[in-house]
Amino acid sequence: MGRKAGIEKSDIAQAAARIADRDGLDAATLSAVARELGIKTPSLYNHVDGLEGLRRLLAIHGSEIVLSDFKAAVDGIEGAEALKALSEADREFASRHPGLYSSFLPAPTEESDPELYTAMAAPAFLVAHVMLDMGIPQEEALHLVRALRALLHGFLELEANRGFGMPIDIDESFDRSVDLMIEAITAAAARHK
Amino acid sequence: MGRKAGIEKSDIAQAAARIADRDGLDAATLSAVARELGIKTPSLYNHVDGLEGLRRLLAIHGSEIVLSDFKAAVDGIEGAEALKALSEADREFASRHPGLYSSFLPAPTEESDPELYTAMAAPAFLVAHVMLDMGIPQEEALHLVRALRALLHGFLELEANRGFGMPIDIDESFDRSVDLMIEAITAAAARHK
DNA sequence: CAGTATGTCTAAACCCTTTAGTCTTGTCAA
DNA sequence: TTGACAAGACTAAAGGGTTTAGACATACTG
Repeated sequence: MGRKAGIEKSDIAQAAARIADRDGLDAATLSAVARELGIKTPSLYNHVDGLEGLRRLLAIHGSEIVLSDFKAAVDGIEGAEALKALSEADREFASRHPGLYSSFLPAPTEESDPELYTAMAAPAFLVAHVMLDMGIPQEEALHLVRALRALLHGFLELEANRGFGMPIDIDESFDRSVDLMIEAITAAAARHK
Repeated sequence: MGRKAGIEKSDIAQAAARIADRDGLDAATLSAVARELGIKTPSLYNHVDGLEGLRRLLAIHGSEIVLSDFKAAVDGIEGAEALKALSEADREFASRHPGLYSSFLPAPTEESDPELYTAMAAPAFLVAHVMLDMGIPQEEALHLVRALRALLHGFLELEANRGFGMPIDIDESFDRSVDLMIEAITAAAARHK
């Protein structure tokens, strides 16, 4: 056999994403991806640095989608409305791409993997930007970005993993939780007007 | 060889917890646990239903610790103060037992595994109880429990996985995020006085 | 004291990851 | 045109984890 299959890195990312979103991140093994692509497992090592490299590829792929979703979500709006749109876009992404969403943790540090770090930080920067535009001072904005991210991440992960036992409407819980956080952020902005 | 080792389920839970908290949940394999206990891997199947059973054991073990930590945290206090104490106890647990903390997801449903479900729901019920005692009507309390749980879970998981890139004080972010949420909960309580 | 249940073990299959080395094929320069 | 090289596939094989099956020793129980 020669080099006929012609696999590209993007083919690998897409196949892995398909598997991860369908069967869970753990199902996106090197052998499953190779099977999906019609090649043998060791051949993947010509494109990707082992299992860890595959996870990295997934995280980058996912971050790109999130960033473009976020950009579309805030297009033309700002302030509290933009934050709500970002929150909903985040939930939409997590629900459409559960496998990619799980690939975001553990996160790299800026030193351990600058490329991946940058790709993953971009959506967070976008959120921070909205808050800065609301007039919130930088340091406070960073704390508030963390609060919002934590709320969103926790909610989405609990939702995805059946962490919420009670039989009441989850959509409403999400709306209320997010609104509550956004109101607090709006109040912080007003305090600095 | 006969039956001399005399392994108990609690020995397995403790060994697995030690490994998971030290080297991560994924390191708590059947073979690592068997090694730690001085027996062979297949012998574990006499006590535990495979890898999944081991995870289940960890989650129950962790839930029991969380519940007792939570009970100690709220002892003698109530209202906003109790919520703050619970939040700090949660963070303390996650930092002391990162492996056990990760074992909580994915969560079972009440039908799929009633025993584990009950064990894991107990700490959440305790939080709900504090809110009900504050005078918040049941349905709203359930939404607010979700909001607080989401915030805490998201924060702790992001913190544990280096998800927060920015170089500002994480303790302060935690305090602010939690206070912000508790203020909203207090306001909801006041609305129903 | 005999029989049974318990709990350990060994053996073996299966799957996934990873390394090493082979071989085919496309490309590019002489 | 052709020969060398690089890319990218492959096979072979090792190593580790999970899991089942079956053997065997030890402790209880009547």
